[in-house]
Parts: sequence; C-alpha cells; structure tokens
Amino acid sequence: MSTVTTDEGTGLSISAAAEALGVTAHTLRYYERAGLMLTPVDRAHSSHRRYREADLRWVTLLTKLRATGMPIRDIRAYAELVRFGEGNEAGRLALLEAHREAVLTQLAEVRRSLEAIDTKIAVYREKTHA
Amino acid sequence: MSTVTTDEGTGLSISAAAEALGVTAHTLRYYERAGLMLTPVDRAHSSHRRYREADLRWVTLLTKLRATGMPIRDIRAYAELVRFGEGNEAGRLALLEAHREAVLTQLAEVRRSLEAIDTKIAVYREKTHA
DNA sequence: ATTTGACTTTGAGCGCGCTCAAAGTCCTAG
DNA sequence: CTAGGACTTTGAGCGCGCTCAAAGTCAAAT
Repeated sequence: MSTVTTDEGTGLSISAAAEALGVTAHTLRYYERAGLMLTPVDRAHSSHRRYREADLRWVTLLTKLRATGMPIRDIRAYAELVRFGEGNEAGRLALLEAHREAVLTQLAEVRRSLEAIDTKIAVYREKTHA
Repeated sequence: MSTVTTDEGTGLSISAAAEALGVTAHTLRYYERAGLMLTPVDRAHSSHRRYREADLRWVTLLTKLRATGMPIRDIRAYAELVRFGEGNEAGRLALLEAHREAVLTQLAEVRRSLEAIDTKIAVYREKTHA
C-alpha cells in the first residue's frame, strides 16, 4: 500500500519524492545518472533510494533551473561547482547570472511575440464578434 | 516584366528570405514540408523558390508562434484553418486564445522560478562580495 | 510458500525541431 | 566550354530531455 519511511535512513521513497517534487521517478533517476545530484542519494535496504530534505531542496532548485530553460549540461556544471565545495562561489554566481540574463532575454522575446499574437487575436475578435 | 504577377523577378530567394526572417533556408524548406505554408511558394526558373511579401508576413507570424512555444503540429492546424478560407475565424481565434493562455501560464512559471533563482543569486552576492 | 508490488539496473526508444548529406539541376562568369 | 555557386529533392541524422522496457531483487501480505 503505502511505502513510507523505515527505521534505516529517514527520507522519502523515490515515488514519494517524485510526487512531492512534481516530477516522475524516471526523471529523478535520470537526473542522478546525468550527474546532477550533489551527493549519492541515500539507500535503504541497500537498494531503494531515500530522498532526504537536502535532496528535495536541491532537486527543487534543479526544477526551477529547468523550468527556466537551463540545459542539463549547464546544470551539471553548476552541480559540479557546488559539489567541489567552498571557494568557487564567484563561479557559481557567474553561472547563475549568465542564466538569468538568458532568461530575461528570452522573456522579452516571448513578450514581444505574444504582443503580435494578441494583435492577431484582436483582429479575429473584431471579425467574429462584431 | 511589369504586368505579370508571377514574374520571375518578384520575391526573394530562399537565402535572402531566410536572412530577412532570421531563420535558416533549411528551416524554411522544413516549414514548407511540414505543411505550414498557406500556399505553395512561388518558383522562378521552375525550381528556385521566390518568397513574396505575403509569404514573409506569414512566416513572420510562424516565427512568433514558434518563439512562444507553439508546437509545429498546432501551427499546422492553424495554417489549415487559414488555408481553408473564410468561415472558420472562430476556430482560429479559439486556437490562438488557447495558445495565449498556455503562454501566460508558462510565463508565470518562469517568473516564479526566476524569482527563486534571483534569491539564490542574492545569497551568492552576499557571500562573495561581503 | 507464494504472490504482489515497489523498487533496482542498463540500455534502448521516442518526440520534437531542426540540420545536414548526397546527388542533381540550372544560371552566370570567365 | 567549363567552373562555380545557389539552388533543388529525398531521406537520414542529431541533440535534447526525458521515457520506457526488460529482467531482476527484496519485503510484506495472503
């Protein structure tokens, strides 16, 4: 029925974590294989993954980076910096700032395009509705 | 040379059109093959494409739909409506309005995600700069 | 004891939107 | 006459981000 936490290693099962994060279990395994996790995910019974709070927080950030269009390879680069430890905060900052700029540029283009589409919509509203 | 509307000299070559539109010639041929054009593109010398103003305007709209993330298949559906002629303006309007809603939803998510990333950026700025 | 079901791994497959390769045609310049 | 270059077609290939199939393990429930 419900696979909840066991005594060994607190944390969510992969399906519970997936549900909590709004992704599929497939995607969680894929992110891990792709080298996006900071540390190996904990295991219970020496096989089932256990997602801890830190994992969930990290994946939450990953989903935000993905939602804003950052490619997997860039996320991996960022993860590597974080994994490497303190001392490269400037690099992480640069990476995130570059991404931020890319997103803003993208947002601007979408807005411009949407305006044109809105104009088209207005024309059709005139035609069908007037 | 001045009276015939299908004059060979009328219209841009595919490379000129591509440049004007900010896409590649490959993409223009692809759009055509994908059934996105309203009418067959004119030909000069019975082989080379000639893009007329109406073609350019149409592709400009296509690029705006693409820039806002509309899938090729939806654009094709829209093109089919337009190609079919007058009488289905309500359908076209519905299609565009549905797309508009999708874009707004997407924009909202991107903005939310970007805010979280901005927070992260602020933290790094503190760390590296303080 | 057996069945169920959630998990595991590896590698393959998919849908999308281009992007390119190959082979051929045609026009123009030298 | 020849060479170059822009074009043509068809079909294949690619990069991305998942998504899934297959075969196996394990623990709990019947």
